[in-house]
Amino acid sequence: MPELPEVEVLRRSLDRVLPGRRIEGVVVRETRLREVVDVTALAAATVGRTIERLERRAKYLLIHLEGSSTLLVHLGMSGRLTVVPAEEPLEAHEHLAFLLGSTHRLRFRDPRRFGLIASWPTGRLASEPHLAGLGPEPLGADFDGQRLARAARRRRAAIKLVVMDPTVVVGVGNIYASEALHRAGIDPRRPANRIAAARLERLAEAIRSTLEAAIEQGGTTLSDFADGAGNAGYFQVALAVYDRDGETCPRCGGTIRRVILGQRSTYYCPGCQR
DNA sequence: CGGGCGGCCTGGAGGC
DNA sequence: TGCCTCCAGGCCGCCC
Repeated sequence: MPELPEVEVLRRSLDRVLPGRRIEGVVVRETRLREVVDVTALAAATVGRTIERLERRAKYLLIHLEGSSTLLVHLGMSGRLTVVPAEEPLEAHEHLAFLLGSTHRLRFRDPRRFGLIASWPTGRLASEPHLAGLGPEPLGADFDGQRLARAARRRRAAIKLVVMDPTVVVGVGNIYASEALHRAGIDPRRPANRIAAARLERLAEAIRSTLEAAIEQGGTTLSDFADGAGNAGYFQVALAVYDRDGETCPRCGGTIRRVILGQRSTYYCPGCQR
């Protein structure tokens, strides 16, 4: 489900309701997520603490708590994090919930269990195993065409795989990689080291503008993405190529094709992507 | 180090 | 109606 725009939309929605709330308890019904949840450590880091603010790093949601403790949440492919009334019945695959006072709970639901829940001292997040080694934020100041060009120069893999490599730039998953390459007019299969600097400049800009547009539209809901209040996104109607095999390219009128790169479906228009 | 691949899970869609 | 296969937005670890 979630790439950078969806996690950012989730962050913004939860940031309107969570700060100031106190975590009164944590209920864990299934510990086997992407990693086994350390219930003791999680409870020690969260219970009795007030939520201060929410941050996003790559596709990780960082919930900062008072007392220098941070909760890390990753949605994997099918994760959902929502605030629901306390009396709301348990959902299937609701593996974990944080009790917010006596009136609400923060529900984590994840059928495929590729998600992740962990905690880490706030001051030492730079050394948190999942966050250390991540590349620049695509919407931040330290990502641009030059940075992308430096990474592309020593890679002969397809440009789409390079753009999806989180050590190069974070947050770009399978949907937005296809969309950004279409926006930039670059064939996703093209070896990264055979693309001119000016075109990589254009690609960096396309990544940025695609992600920003998606955030503005509330993210992409293909099947199940929702923000913290359960609202779906709208960017799916603006997707130019993703999941549109055989349809007409909105820019040149060509026919969109689907190919496999790195075992992932990849969509592009042979008419206007070279 | 780069690059290719399999695996982790469940559910939904489509074919027969 | 079932049963089967394929596919899915992420990420990691293994191998060469």
